[in-house]
Amino acid sequence: MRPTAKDLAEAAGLSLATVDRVLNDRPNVSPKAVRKVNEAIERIGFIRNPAAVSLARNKSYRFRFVLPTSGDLYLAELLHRVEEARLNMKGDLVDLDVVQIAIDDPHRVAKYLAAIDENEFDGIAMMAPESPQVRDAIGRLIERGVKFVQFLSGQEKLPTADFVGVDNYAAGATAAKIIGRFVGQRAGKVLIVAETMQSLDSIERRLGFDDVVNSQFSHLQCLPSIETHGDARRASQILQRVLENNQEVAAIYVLSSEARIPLEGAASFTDLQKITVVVHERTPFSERGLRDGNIDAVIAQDPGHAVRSAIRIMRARTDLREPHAAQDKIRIEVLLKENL
Amino acid sequence: MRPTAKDLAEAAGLSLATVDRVLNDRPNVSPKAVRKVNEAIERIGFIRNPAAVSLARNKSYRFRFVLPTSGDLYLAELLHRVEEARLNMKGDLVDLDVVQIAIDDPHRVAKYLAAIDENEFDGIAMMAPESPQVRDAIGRLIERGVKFVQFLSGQEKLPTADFVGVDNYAAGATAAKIIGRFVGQRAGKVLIVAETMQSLDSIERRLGFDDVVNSQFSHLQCLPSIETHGDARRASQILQRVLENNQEVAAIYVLSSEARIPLEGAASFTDLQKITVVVHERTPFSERGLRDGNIDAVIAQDPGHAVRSAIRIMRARTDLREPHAAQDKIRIEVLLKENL
DNA sequence: CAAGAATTGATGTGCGCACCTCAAAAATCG
DNA sequence: CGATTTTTGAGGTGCGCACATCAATTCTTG
Repeated sequence: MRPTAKDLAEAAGLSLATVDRVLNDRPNVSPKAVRKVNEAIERIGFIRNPAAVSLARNKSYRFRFVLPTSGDLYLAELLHRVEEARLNMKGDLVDLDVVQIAIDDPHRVAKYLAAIDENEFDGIAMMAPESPQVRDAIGRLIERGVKFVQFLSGQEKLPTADFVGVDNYAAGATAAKIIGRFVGQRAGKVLIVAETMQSLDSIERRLGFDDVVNSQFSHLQCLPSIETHGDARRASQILQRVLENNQEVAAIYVLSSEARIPLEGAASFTDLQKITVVVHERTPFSERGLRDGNIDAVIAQDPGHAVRSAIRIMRARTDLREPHAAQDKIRIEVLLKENL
Repeated sequence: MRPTAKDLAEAAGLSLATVDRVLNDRPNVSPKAVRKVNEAIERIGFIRNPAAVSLARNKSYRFRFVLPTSGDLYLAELLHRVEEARLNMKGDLVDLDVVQIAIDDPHRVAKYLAAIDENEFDGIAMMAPESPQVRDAIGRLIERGVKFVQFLSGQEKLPTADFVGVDNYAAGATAAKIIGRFVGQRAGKVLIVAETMQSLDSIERRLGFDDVVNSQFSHLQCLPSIETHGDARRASQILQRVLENNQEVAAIYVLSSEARIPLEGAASFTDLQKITVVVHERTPFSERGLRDGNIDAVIAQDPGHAVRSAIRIMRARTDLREPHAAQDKIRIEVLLKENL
């Protein structure tokens, strides 16, 4: 039989009450008692029964995901995964919650964070926009005891908050490697499209992309980034101009999560099948593109995994445990038609 | 507050005892009572508190992983992951266990399975070799109530057992796509090396590989599979012969999990940097190969994920629940130097 | 050394459920 | 109809722990 707290008390030569004090960091315990208990824990291999702990505490975890209001297919996918997780975790005393706010307005975001009641939530996972205001607001939220996860995006990493998501520099580098190897020896230009280059994510991806192209595929020439700002008409116009001025486009790299608008635009003026196309994130659109041959590769981070990982991290932090680094790292996936 | 079983009883207009009978499938319950309880469950949104269930049942899950004795780096990785999981799950009432047996002897494997005491284990996860004997032994084990997971390998899928691992046909196809696109337009031969072609895994990968090469990259010519049988000297000799007879080898595909022996052999007779090399599974060797440029891509399935997935499935089955398909599917990962 | 402070012990309660027993009520049957 | 059989109810116990209370013991410190 597994040793219980009672066994532990006996092994430590102390009473159950003192053992309880040590186990739960209660006040009025002598250092000597702490030592004795810890030693006994090691000796008899005591592990708290998490089921009993959970039952006795009888409190549930309250977490909130804060996502943007604007977005397209990937956002829909994310919302879907959060909802899925919500239902799955309902039984495990995890109460999930999603709100969507205009994430590109740092002022409003900061205000939103300031208004969060620390007694209402144990943890917040958020796609945080880049801004000193927001960073400070996050800092204050953390000081009020709310666990914070930077979700998929945002900020030069805060040392006090956890981050869930991929290394965007590496993601960009991976895209570049694929484009370079797929295009082959022949020279050509690479068209790079983003929703916006304002975000740190885009900048990092572009950086990783350029570094690999310059060092390994210098026969390719990267064109300046095109920004769509989520506007289909505008995107289409710009793309037309650029594609007409550059006949030798050998590849297109869409570095934002939403590839539909730029690619549907580009498809009107060029044959995507003939050029190498790499985009980010798995969505119904990018999946179809892979199957059709319009997209050659997708660089993805599994949104379901990301959501679960964020939850695990918030739960661990709430319990004052360390998260399991390995399991919670998000991989940069490379999707081809063959391994969908 | 979350509704408890007591609330449920009240809502159903029955006693706690009857509700308990329904919830736990005990005998002597009228169909009417079952209906009333289920209706009430829907109505008030009752969810059993898993912590309380676990505490009250107070039984732990006993699972065993059965792995091969022979292997190299990937096997070591697997063992490491199982051990890691063992420590991590210890707290969650999961008792793990690993044994290694000579997996290529179907007779011994069948005998081993027959000797397993169904009172000693709730679930077995095994890399099962291909054989009618073994298949029957698995079937009998399942009939005795032991949950069985086909782990990473083996058997035309049994309908009564779960499978954890990748689709090997797709994995082979993915390798072919990468090799085809990386090699480019120029014609050449593809050297294919396996530990053995006896296993279903190897056959399926080869099949997927050939299909993609034939349909999309017909300028490439696949050479007959070379089998190493884990013997370095022998592998080296065969490789030397084949490489001397075929100057135009443009790519090498190692389709077994262990790439070290064949690649170290091939490296003596050819410059791996100049040809496209694709192997399976992430190991210290294949990682180094990627960094050095000796390997261009690794097709991998995350062993840690596989282990956790197998455990989740066995646990769900033991509780008579359905596993969460999405989370437990193992992805075919494509690793490049850039996304390690 | 006495008074106060810090530490420890003994004991009880409750978390939500599984599992058991015994009696009561209801349905079935000859 | 009475005699079974089936179904329900009432109640208790325990799982391992958190948390609270109050008394008893030890340690400080002036």
